[in-house]
Order: sequence, then C-alpha cells, then structure tokens
Amino acid sequence: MNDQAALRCCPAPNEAPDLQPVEGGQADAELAALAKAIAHPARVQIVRILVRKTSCVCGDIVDEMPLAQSTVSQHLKTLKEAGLIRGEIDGPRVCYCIEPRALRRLKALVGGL
Amino acid sequence: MNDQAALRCCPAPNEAPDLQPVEGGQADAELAALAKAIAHPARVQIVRILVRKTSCVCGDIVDEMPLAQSTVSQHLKTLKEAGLIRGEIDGPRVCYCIEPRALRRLKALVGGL
DNA sequence: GTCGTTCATCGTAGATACACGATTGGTTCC
DNA sequence: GGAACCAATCGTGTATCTACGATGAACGAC
Repeated sequence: MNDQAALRCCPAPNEAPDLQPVEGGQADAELAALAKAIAHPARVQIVRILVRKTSCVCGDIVDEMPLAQSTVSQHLKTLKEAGLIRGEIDGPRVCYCIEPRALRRLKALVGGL
Repeated sequence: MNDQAALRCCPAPNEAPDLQPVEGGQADAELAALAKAIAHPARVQIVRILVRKTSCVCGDIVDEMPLAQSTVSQHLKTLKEAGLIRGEIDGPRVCYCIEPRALRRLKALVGGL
C-alpha cells in the first residue's frame, strides 16, 4: 500500500486565479510576513528542497541540513505559520510540502515592487 | 542650480546583464539577506515609495510614515546595508533611491524558487 | 502491553530586531 | 561667528529570533 505516498499529501491544485492586490498597507504586511518566512538561509533551503521534490518527506529534510532536528522543526513551524508549506501526518512520519498558492503570492508581491 | 535635483542621485543605469546563479548555498544566503531587508512592513513601504517616485527625497519619507525620524533612519540603514537602496548627500538633505540592480536580483532569486 | 522510531514542544541562553527620545554631526543661511 | 535645519547615531527597554539538548506525544512493530 501507499506505493505512491509521495502523491498523497501535496496535490491540492487550487484553481482560483489569485486576484489580490499587490500594493497597499495590507499587501505591505503580507509581503513582509512572507519575506520574513524566507529571511533565513535554512528556510530558503527547506523551501528549495520541497519545491524540487514533488514528494514530501520530513526526516529527510533534517538529514540534508547541518542543524539539529529541533531546530529544523522550528523552521518548519515558521514556514507553516506563514502559510508557505503544509504538513500532513502520514503514519509515524509527517509529510511536508509546498503550498503553491502562497509561493505564487510571494512571487506576485515581489514582482509588484 | 539643481532645478532637477531629482535626477542627480538615482540614475546609474548599470548595464551589466545580471548573470548570477539563483540557487545553491550562496544564493540561499543572498536571498535570505534580501528577504530579511524587506521583512518589515515599514521597509516594504519605503521601497515602494522609492520605486514610485523616481526622485529621491528623504525627509518626505519620514513624513509619509507613522514612525519617529530615528526609526525611519534605522530602517533606511538596514535597506542600505542590504544594498537595496542608495543614499547621497545633497546639500542639507539626503537623497535616497532604489538600487535597481539589487531589486532585480531579488526578483530573480524569488522567481527562481 | 513494551519497545523503537518520528516529530513536536519545552526550557534555556545568547544574539538581533524594533521603537523611541536625546544627542551629535554636517550644511545652509544670516 | 551664530541659528536653524536635516539626518545619523547613541542609549535604552522590550520583544523576537536562533540554536541546542531534553522531554513528550503519537504511531507501528513485536
């Protein structure tokens, strides 16, 4: 079973067309929050890992980074609270993946500068 | 005299073609540093102000923001240290403006995610 | 049930960030 | 030489970030 566990958590295509303003006080706060989420090299690295691998994996993230497990977990929490990633419990392990909508939003806001 | 002071500090066209990697440990650190620079609503607002007005003005920035002069100056310093803006002394006042190259770099790095 | 695995959370310590008022430095004008 | 203005810096207090080891909670395997 779960011969394709990689596909179980991440899909969520989200077909809504992202029609939100890219400037104004609201957008400033939104951009600042998203920027803060990637304002640390370790978190940038995590985002890259999750973008590359369509699959998720969590413990593997810890293995790829020179940080303690608790520290990585903290960075994951930061990213999750910013809405950039999503985590789903899959048996004993947790499956993390990018939230494509938030990443698109970040790109739109930066592009709007 | 300086009937077009607005044009004095900002130009610096910078025709080099921005050929730098958008991933790797080096790029991670670079993106994190640039993201940190805009990881505060006040700094996002400052960047927007400087992008909109081709002209520079500094005291006007303070007037447009609900913060003390010293606080704004601190944010300007943060942005300057990140390379996102530039400041030139113009008589009694200081002329700030966007560093287009750094802004392009930020967009490229975020776009590369 | 017990064990081992996996991840989150807690507690701690040191470093940075954020905001402000007060002070200093530099320039222009009289 | 002042006086006035603009902006940077200093000094302060509070809050948040970053990292770690230790502890806790949830699950599968036995």
